Amino acid sequence: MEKGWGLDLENSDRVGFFGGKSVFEYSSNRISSIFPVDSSGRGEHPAAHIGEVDFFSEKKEVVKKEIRDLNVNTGLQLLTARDRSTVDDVSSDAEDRRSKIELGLIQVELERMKAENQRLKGMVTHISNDCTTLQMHLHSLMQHQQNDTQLHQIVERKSEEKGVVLVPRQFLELNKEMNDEQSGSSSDERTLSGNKRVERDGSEGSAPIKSPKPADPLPEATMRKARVSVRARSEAPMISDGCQWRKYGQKMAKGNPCPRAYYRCTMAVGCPVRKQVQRCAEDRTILITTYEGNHSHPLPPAAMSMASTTSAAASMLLSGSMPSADGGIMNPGFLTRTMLPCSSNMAAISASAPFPTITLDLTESPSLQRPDPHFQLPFAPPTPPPFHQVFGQVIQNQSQFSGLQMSPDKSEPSYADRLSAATAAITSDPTFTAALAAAISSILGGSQPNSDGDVNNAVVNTNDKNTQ
DNA sequence: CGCTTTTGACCTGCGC
DNA sequence: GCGCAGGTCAAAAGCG
Repeated sequence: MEKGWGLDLENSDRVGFFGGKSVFEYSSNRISSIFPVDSSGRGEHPAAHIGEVDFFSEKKEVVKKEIRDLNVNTGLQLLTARDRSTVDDVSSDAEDRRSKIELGLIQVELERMKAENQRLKGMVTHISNDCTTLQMHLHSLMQHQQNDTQLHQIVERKSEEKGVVLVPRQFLELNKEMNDEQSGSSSDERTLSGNKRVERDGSEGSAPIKSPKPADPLPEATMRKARVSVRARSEAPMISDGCQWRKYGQKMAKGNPCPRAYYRCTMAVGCPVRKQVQRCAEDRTILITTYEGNHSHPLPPAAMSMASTTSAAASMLLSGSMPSADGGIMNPGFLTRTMLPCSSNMAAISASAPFPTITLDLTESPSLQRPDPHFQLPFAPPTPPPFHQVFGQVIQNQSQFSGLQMSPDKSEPSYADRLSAATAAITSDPTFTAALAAAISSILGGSQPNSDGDVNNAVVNTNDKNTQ
C-alpha cells in the first residue's frame, strides 16, 4: 500500500472497510450519487434503497405545464394599437406571473435540495457513528491482541534464551497496565509514584510492581514506563488532544524558568494517564507535552487518535528499544532513522532519560507534510493543529517504516505492535477524514465556513471538541 | 455548592 | 547520611 495505512475513500471502500454499508462516491466538488454497495460491488439508487419517494417530481411537471400554457402564440397578430398596449400589460402580467412561477419552481427545487441535504447529512452522521464505533472496537481488540501477543512473546523469549532474559521490564509493566485497565481495577495508584505509594502503603496486593521478588531476574533499572513527549509551537497553555485534564501540581524544574504543570486525565475515575506540560526554556513558544500511560475508558473520536498513537508509540518504543545492559540491540539513532526517515530531527528517543521517552518535534511544520502531494497540514502558526492529527501522522510514518524496514532477525516488531500502529494510522489518517470532510462539504453545497477549500480544517472544527 | 486551580509540604530516588 | 530534584498530595483559595 503506497500510502501506508491511509484510506482512500474512493478506492478503499470497495475493499470492504464499511462492509455492506452505504458509501459515498464523489467526483470533483459534488456528490454525484450515494449508492449502497452490495456484495457484487454494484450500487442501486438510494431512493430504491431507502424507500424514499420524490414528492416534488409531480408538482414540478404541473408547474412546467403551466409555464408552457402561458407561452401560447396564435400567430394571428389581430390587435389594434390600443389593444396592443393592453396586451403589453397582459404580457407584462404574464411575465410577472411567469417570474413568480419560476421563483416558485426554484423554491420548490430549493426545498427538495434541502430535504436531500438533510437526508445526506443523516447518512453522513450515521456513517461517522459507524466509523467511531469501529474505531473503538478496533482499539479494544487491539489491546486484547496486544496483551496476548506480548505475553506469548515474553514466554517464548524466556524459553528460547534459556534463562537469559532479554525482555525488558517495561514490557511487563505495560502489559500489566493494560490488563489492569481491562479488568477495571483501580489504576489511579499505578503510576510511577503511585506504585511507590502502593508499595509504601502495601495496600495493593502482595506483589507491587516496584518490588521485585527475590528470584526475579529482571533488571530493576529497566522497570520504567514509556513516555511520549511532544514539542509543538503553541501560545495556548495546553495543546488540544481531545481529552479532559485536571491539573494536580506544578513545579519549577531545574534549568527551566518556566514551571512544569502536571495533569491527569479526568474523563474517567481512575484513568492512569498523566501528562506534563512545560514550555521550552530556549524558545518559550514551544510547548513540551509528555504523555504517560494508557486510557482505561472509551474515548471521544477526537481523543481516539491521540490515545491510539500514544499507545502505539509507547508500544513501539518499548518493543523496539529492547534495552539490555550492554547497550541494547537497537540504538536510539537506529530507531530514529528507521522510523522517521522523513525527518531525522523530528523524533528522538532518549535512552538516558529516567524513563524511555520518545520525543516528537512538531515545531518544524514543513517536515510534517505528507509525501502525498495533495496533502497538506491544515494549520498555520501560531495556532497549533489539533494534536491528534499531527501526532497521528507522525506515528503513521513510524508505523510504516517500523513495519517495513526493521530487519526480521533484529527485534522484529510484534504483530501487536503492527496492529497497534495500524490502528493508530487508521484512526488518525487525514486522508480518510479529509475525504469525509470533502463529502460533507459537497453535501452542504460549499456552505461551510471553510471557504478556502481546506477540508482538513473542517475536520478540525468537527472533531476538535476539547474542553480545555 | 461543587469543581478546579494553586501552592506548600511531603515522599522517593539518586548522586556524592 | 545528606542534599537535590522530580513527582504527588491535599488543604486553601478561586470560580461559575
